[in-house]
Amino acid sequence: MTNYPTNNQETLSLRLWLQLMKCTKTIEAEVASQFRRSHHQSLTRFDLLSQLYRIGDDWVAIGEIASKLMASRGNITGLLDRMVADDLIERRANPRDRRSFQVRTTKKGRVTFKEMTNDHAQWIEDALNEFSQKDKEQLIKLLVRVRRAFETNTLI
Amino acid sequence: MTNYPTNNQETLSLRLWLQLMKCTKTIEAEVASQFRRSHHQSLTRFDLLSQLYRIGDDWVAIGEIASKLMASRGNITGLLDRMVADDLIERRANPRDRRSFQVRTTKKGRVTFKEMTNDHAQWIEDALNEFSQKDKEQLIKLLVRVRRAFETNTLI
DNA sequence: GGTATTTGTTTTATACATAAACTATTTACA
DNA sequence: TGTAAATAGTTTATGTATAAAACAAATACC
Repeated sequence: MTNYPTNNQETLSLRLWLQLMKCTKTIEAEVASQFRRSHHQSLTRFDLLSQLYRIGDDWVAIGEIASKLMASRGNITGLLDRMVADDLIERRANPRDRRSFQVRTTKKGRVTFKEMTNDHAQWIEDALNEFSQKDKEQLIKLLVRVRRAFETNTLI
Repeated sequence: MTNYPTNNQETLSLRLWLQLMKCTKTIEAEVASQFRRSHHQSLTRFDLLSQLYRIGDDWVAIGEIASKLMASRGNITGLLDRMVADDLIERRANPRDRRSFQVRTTKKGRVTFKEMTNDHAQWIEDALNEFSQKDKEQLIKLLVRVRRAFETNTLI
């Protein structure tokens, strides 16, 4: 986690970015550790299952998953291999394109995902219940703006 | 990146957390990619150099670095090995405790860090300059509150 | 129809992360 | 003082990430 020295030269923008990262990493570390403890699964695997659920548990191409998770194809290959070995994911050749493969969740994958989802939602709810609806809404609005500002700014 | 399905059951807290993560990952991916391109260094290495700078470029024990970076000791061992090989870091036995080793930045490490720091600050400044001081201050305040809420809540 | 290009995936090499087992030393204390 | 416990760091096994090269199949185009 970046913990860049706080000195007088440090701009407000930089402080904002450092706090953003610090905040996310703190929560992420907690959630990841809970997933490891309670389900022996990583946050990455949860993300992958979330994407498949979002798609509707239909067959999906590897490349589509990679772009949705903003990860490289090579990375996804290895991740899927391990999840297939754990019977969370099943895999087949694309019947229409012999270059391509497809995956979807198994029954065990769906059950695991559902359990992880419930726990996850509960942890977050418990931790953030002290915030008013207004605060949360405002924070969400600001975060979306920050992200958009960054996306448009850096993709020139 | 978690991209959990947006449906009606999704609480405001959960949406907040997902936006937080999405926002951080977007910026982080951009910064990491810039560091790779411009300096052939990772974000992790930048974090480590930041910690050493903060300490004042004095000799520091490995364990102290691990705890400051919130990383495992084993992880830091490997990271330092590679940075020593690249002449960014130097290493010596602790003269007072024969179990212990110490590291500090080399001249090359200090120069590299300074360059990375300047670029980093500039990227963030450019991306976030559209925000008013008031917005930034408010966002920082909320982020600190969220992090504290999470820390106290989950460490029970 | 045959060649060139694009597309989808895997492989390879490397970096970074954890947990758990291990070695060597220091410290606590009976 | 001698031994048990704690501490510092490394090693090992494994998971997750990237970029770049390799490969096979599909598609474009002459």
